[in-house]
Amino acid sequence: MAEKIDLKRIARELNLAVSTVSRALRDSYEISEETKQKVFALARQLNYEPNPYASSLRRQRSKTIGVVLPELPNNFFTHVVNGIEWVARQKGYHVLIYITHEQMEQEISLIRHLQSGRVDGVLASVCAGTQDIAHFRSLHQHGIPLVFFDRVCEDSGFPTVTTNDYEASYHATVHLIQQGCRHLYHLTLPLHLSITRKRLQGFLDALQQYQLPVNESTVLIAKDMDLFYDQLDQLLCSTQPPDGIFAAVEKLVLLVYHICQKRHIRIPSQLKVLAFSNLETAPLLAPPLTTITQPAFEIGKKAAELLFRKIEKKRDILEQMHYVIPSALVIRDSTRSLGQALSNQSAAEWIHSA
Amino acid sequence: MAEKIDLKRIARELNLAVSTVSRALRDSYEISEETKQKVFALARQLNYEPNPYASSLRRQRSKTIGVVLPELPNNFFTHVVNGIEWVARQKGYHVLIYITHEQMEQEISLIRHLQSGRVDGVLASVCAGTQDIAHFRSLHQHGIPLVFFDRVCEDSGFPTVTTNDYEASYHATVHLIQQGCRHLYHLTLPLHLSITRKRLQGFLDALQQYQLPVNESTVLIAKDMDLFYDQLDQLLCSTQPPDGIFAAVEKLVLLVYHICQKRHIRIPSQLKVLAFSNLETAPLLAPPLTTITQPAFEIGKKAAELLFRKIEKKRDILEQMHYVIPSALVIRDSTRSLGQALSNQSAAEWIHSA
DNA sequence: GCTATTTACGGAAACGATTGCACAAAAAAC
DNA sequence: GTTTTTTGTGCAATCGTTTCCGTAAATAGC
Repeated sequence: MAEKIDLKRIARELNLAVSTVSRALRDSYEISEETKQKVFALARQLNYEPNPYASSLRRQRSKTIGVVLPELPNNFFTHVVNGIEWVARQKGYHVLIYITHEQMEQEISLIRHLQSGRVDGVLASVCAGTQDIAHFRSLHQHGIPLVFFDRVCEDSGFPTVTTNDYEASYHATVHLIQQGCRHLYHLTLPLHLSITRKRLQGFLDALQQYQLPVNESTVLIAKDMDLFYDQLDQLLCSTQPPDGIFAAVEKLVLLVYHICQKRHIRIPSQLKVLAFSNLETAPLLAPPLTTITQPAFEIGKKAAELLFRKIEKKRDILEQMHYVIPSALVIRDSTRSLGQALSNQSAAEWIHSA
Repeated sequence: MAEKIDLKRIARELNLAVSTVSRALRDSYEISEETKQKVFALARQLNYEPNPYASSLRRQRSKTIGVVLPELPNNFFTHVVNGIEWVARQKGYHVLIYITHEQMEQEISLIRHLQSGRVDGVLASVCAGTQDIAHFRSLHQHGIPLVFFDRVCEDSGFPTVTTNDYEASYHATVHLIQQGCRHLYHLTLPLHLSITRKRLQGFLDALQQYQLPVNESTVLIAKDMDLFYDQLDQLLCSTQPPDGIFAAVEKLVLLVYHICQKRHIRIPSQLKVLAFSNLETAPLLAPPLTTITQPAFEIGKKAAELLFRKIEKKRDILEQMHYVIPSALVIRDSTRSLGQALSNQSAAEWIHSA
């Protein structure tokens, strides 16, 4: 175990005071060029790394941000975290990651803990169940900036970075209708989340616009996954099956594909499907899946940039508080109508040998 | 901005010494039950959270671990991180995440920084280019435990958690051969990595076992992705195209699928394909992809557990240092031979309309 | 050449929690 | 009832950096 290398050690070695060494390393104007050089040289030679905890304690800032999200193995969130990490690296910040696994108690205790000063700011995407936001308020009262992304708390006064959920949803639904769908279903998560509500609203408004019927079974809300699978299975095998499905989140559309594969339901001839999704394999699926692709990396990047602005100069109330980065509707075979020529790129409908 | 809540504040309020409050909160046996209760009550009421930096400074441990990995948007690594976070949470540890983006300089400077004491231990999966491991040695000399996972440095003396790369690779190759492949190619990343070497070796040994020819073009190494795409495109369109492809990493097999889709090359009739991959959509691809599925979550979990053992009692040299968690070969349509009945689950070959 | 200012550095007090030691008061021992 | 032990608490040093002040020497001002 190598001997500890701290400022005291460097100071002793060079016959300087600790304070002088500290200043030299921070390149203070008060220190002569000559001394600085000596200090730099020795610090480098000894491989000196300042103790971040001492520094954070003294300066009351940690050069660390916290990222709180509901799940990690998810193509959207991983790209968001990638964007966040990218910005944080540029800024010399560290990134603590916390996964709530959609459990609100975890979210609450986490956020409560983060008011300790461990982080200089927080980026969060809330649990599907989160309704009360007292814990976020508390964080704010402790002077720790917070930016929501994707799953935001609206009207909470915190800055948000989202995609254009409503519009994207509306246009995607119109696309489904234009492809001939008349019996549309909407698969989504609990409607506490603003994104699920907005996506649903876009969907419903499109239906209304085209005077398509809506009844209480049009919207299927996934609470328990296993249960939802069975429910979906029944729906797709019923005597009045849907001819179009809109999945508000990625993992729900995969269930649809699994069931269709198992039940030999043909996409898109029997059923057209699209989803909010960042699956990189969307074009390679059977059949290629039409997606509303969210700008995940950019959302992460923008959210982090916003957070750093808040961290660096606490007072910019006048800034635009709600950023919206548009998604792209990428049309692939899963929503092509029969009459329509199949795309060159993804050429065939999925034909079953049954 | 709420007034700061620290031990001093609680002490003052209760007419106690700071040290007493500190001990009470840590439930020390030296403090009377009565005092403890009073302290607990007030701490809860004031929403007290101890300053982690003060605590870390004093106790010389941070309750934080660092995770260093080459990329995040990757189904393998996200599940690993999930496993790590899961264990860390149980242990009350925090997780700092660092992405090297396959850049060795980043890895080096990162690891160098981490010897500052910011973390109590490090979990790492190295860059494709990493050969010199001086930075990891340096970390070790500073008394910070390190565990490698997946992309490990062999013979470095550090504990490792991997999958059975060689055997899995060997058996998968045998499977390809048994399905009738005779012109096999191996797609991989630079061979500095132990995993790429082992996977290649398993592949080559299987070929040798079955007396299939190997020449210098049998192994394609991806350095630059765009370049590699073109190279692969040429290979697949050549007059002597392969009839079997083994991709050592997930992202390379996706290139194969893209090219086959574009060039109307039929899988599996013209070309059989398999890969090390944790794609959740593997069964839904066109056609469903045969994968060697790594136990990603378990690898993360085991690596974290190992690290915590090292952190908690520094001296357990006698422990098993190299854990191997086996992968599973999941056979799907992308490697079925023509004569063979197609599976019920994923029933059809991908038929092009060209 | 004497004061006024700058330059370059040292001393010491923070930051907030932990912990070794000291020490009253209470309990136990004899 | 005195001595010893136990119990409960306070004091102060400590972790390693940062930063407010203070100050000697060097330079400038006139």
